[in-house]
Amino acid sequence: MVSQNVPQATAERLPLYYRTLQSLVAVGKTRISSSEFGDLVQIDSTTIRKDFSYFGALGRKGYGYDTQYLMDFLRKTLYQDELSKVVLIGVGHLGTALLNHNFQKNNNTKIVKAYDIDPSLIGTEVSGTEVHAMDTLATDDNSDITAAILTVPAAHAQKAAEMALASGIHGFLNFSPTTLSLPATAYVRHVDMTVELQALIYFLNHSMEERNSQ
Amino acid sequence: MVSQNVPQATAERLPLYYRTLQSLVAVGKTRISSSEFGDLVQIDSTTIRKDFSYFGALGRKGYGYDTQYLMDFLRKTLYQDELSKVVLIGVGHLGTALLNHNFQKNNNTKIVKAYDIDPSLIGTEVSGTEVHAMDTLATDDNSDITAAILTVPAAHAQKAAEMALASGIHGFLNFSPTTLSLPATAYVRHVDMTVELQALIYFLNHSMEERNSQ
DNA sequence: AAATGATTGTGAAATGAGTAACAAAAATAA
DNA sequence: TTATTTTTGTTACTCATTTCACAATCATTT
Repeated sequence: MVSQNVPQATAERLPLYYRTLQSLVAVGKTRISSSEFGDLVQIDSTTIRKDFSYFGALGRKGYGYDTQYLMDFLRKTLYQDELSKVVLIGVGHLGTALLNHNFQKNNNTKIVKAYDIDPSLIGTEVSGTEVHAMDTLATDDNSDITAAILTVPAAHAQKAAEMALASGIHGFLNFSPTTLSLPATAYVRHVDMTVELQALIYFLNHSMEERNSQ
Repeated sequence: MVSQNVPQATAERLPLYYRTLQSLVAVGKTRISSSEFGDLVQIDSTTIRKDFSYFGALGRKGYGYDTQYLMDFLRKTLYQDELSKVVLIGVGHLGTALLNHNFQKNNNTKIVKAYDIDPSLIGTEVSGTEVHAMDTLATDDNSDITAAILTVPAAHAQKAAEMALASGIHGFLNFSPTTLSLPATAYVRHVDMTVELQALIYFLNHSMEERNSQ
């Protein structure tokens, strides 16, 4: 097995690589060099070669990388070809947007159900996803669920996360502007759009010269 | 003037500090030590002291930090006490969610108008924000606008960004799963929820031991 | 088949970020 | 007032990440 000495920074770039390769394959591009790929994703070509090198020799010298092969390899690495099931908690505007966005298109990831407290939503389908009652969350068996997407108001985020954890979910993608405090068995990623916007404005105000995001 | 030798990593944490301080002030807490603050935001206290130290001596030894003073200082640093005007491009589900979320509550940031192509939306208000026709974007004078939030489908993101740039906007918060290629005068931050979720799942699959996100 | 050019993979160097340790200073207690 | 405790600001260190530089290798051209 590969893994485990792959740096965090590299691991975080893999999804971007994967998504970009999908586009390349889709438009019929069969090979690409690290520098061309780097221009595309706006990451230095050396960084790209080094990232790939953690998984062995994926390219061919003097040729570049086979897009299809590399894409397949990354898919296996990222998802081990299994479908990852995800639940969404909080079918508000943001939650609905995510249900529509619908992850399963490109990835091996699917939102299999949603939870909400609103009685008028419970039992209905939103973008093809069934909405369950929040009450049932803590007692449901969600041990086959990889992660929960939290799109509830800040005030309810902590409680919702605890209920999800009780149901057997250990991964969280938290969109609420709150810090969750959960036991070490949980793994949380925080996406705060307010923070993102503020950071953007800070960089603009302090006119970071040639700095490139992401 | 301060700035310019503030590390990127520090700058990215400032909005989080600011938001947390707002909560503290709101509940009447007048002073806080770096370690208590660190527990709150889940960042090492040394990192916090070091972050603040880039802006001079903001605390008092043996006492800690004055929450109100620190909050005011950060507000000035982040926004220089000016209201930052922002536009939103693409009033779909995600765009609507952001309009509702409404940034102006806590920050000196306001979405002043939105753009969309849908004739049934143009001229209406969504969550109190007027929707303008996409056609008018490129020719509008938006030189007083700090940033554009891009929530259009991937296929339209590049064109929309170019039009916004033409109207005088230089900062972009891009929610579309596409890499924008814009001149160096533009500054782009990319928020890709697909990537975030994929990264989360990767870390879960490769069970990163005690790692903490954010 | 040989020569040329392209491009990878990688060790070494440089940069950047996070952590530990502690002196200096202020607050608080005696 | 004096002693003790708290807590900052900062220097030095460690660890992680990025960039550089280039040999090795393969593709392509002649």
